[in-house]
Amino acid sequence: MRWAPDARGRLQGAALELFSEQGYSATTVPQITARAGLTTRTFFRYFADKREVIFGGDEIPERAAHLIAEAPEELEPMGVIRLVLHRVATEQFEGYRKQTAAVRAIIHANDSLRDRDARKRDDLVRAARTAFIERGESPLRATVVAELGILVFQVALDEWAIDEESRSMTSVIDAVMTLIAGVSP
Amino acid sequence: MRWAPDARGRLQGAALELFSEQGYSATTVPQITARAGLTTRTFFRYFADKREVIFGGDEIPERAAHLIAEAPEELEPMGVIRLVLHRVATEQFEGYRKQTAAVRAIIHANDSLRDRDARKRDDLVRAARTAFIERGESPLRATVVAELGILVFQVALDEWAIDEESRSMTSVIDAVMTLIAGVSP
DNA sequence: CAATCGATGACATTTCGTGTCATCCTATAA
DNA sequence: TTATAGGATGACACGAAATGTCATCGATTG
Repeated sequence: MRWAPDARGRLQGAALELFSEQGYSATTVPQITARAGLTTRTFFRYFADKREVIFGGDEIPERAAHLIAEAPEELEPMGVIRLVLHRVATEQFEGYRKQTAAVRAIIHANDSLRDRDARKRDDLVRAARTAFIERGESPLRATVVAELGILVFQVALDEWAIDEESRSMTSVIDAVMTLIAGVSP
Repeated sequence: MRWAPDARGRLQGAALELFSEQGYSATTVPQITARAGLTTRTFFRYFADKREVIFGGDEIPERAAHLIAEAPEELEPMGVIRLVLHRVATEQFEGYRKQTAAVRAIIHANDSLRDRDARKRDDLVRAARTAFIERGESPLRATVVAELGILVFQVALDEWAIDEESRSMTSVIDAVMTLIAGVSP
């Protein structure tokens, strides 16, 4: 069966299955690769470690940075945030609420995955910060704006994922931004 | 040399020495325990894993939650945040800028430690969120306020740690809060 | 059909982290 | 002073994570 297509995708699929069947920590890499018809060594060629298999790639930080750079120059930072988050939500998440909720549940149930998830958030902050600096913001201001933007994204994502009424993610984003504006003064 | 005092402290000291001498990932647990005069097994009795040795304990989330609960009832959420952060800064950090900067540098230089550091931040958010819910805030509002508070703390901590002019951490906190108020509308 | 090159397998190894039981130290009381 | 209970440490084994190295397979190209 060598050379069957999409090794990476098969590994991700097998891993998600096993994680929801047995839990994350009870699942070993050899189990994953056995189900995918590959070897342990091959797993670590596609993913730096066992945690990475549950997170996508680095598309989101790249996409976010690109969208920040492309946003209209005259827009205020928080306007940029709103614009970018709406687009990311629409492109990457809207329509995948159930799957997103399932993955979020696996992550929240395991400390090791919470570690990694939290760093992914920080990676996103860094990418956004760099993009805002290139828009001419001062470093500290860029840090704050980037942190605020990813705060909105993260809170809205988890809120939307567990929401039974199926609000759109964009409306949840707006709700969170309104809340921030209300408490910040 | 069995029963020499402060095994935990000796392990932390030996670990920090070795991390700054050789880097974090090049340092093995047996090396740490050899320098501390203990065994590998004992290391893992004090610390859940190799990363934990560089982070304190859980005092800060507990202290923060306690301070939030004790804050005057009539205070607005962001007023509570300011009050609590000023006290934590004064009690736990002021006067230890160099040591803090050294530890932050080790953390920022290693992905595995960045993972853990990011989750520690999330633990702090959760503790603060619970405390705000007990003050009567709605869950979503509590989430946003807690996230904002820890955002201020984290940004101010890293900014203060690398600041050569030795501003007080409380003044950095105020500066960050002012910045947020300025961009959020 | 042969040569080439990337992807995978096979194997060995190091380190992390945990379970288990024996052994040592300290404290408390007789 | 001695006995003993209980917590802390050592000793040992082991599974799983992660990585290095080299062989081997298969598709592509000419």
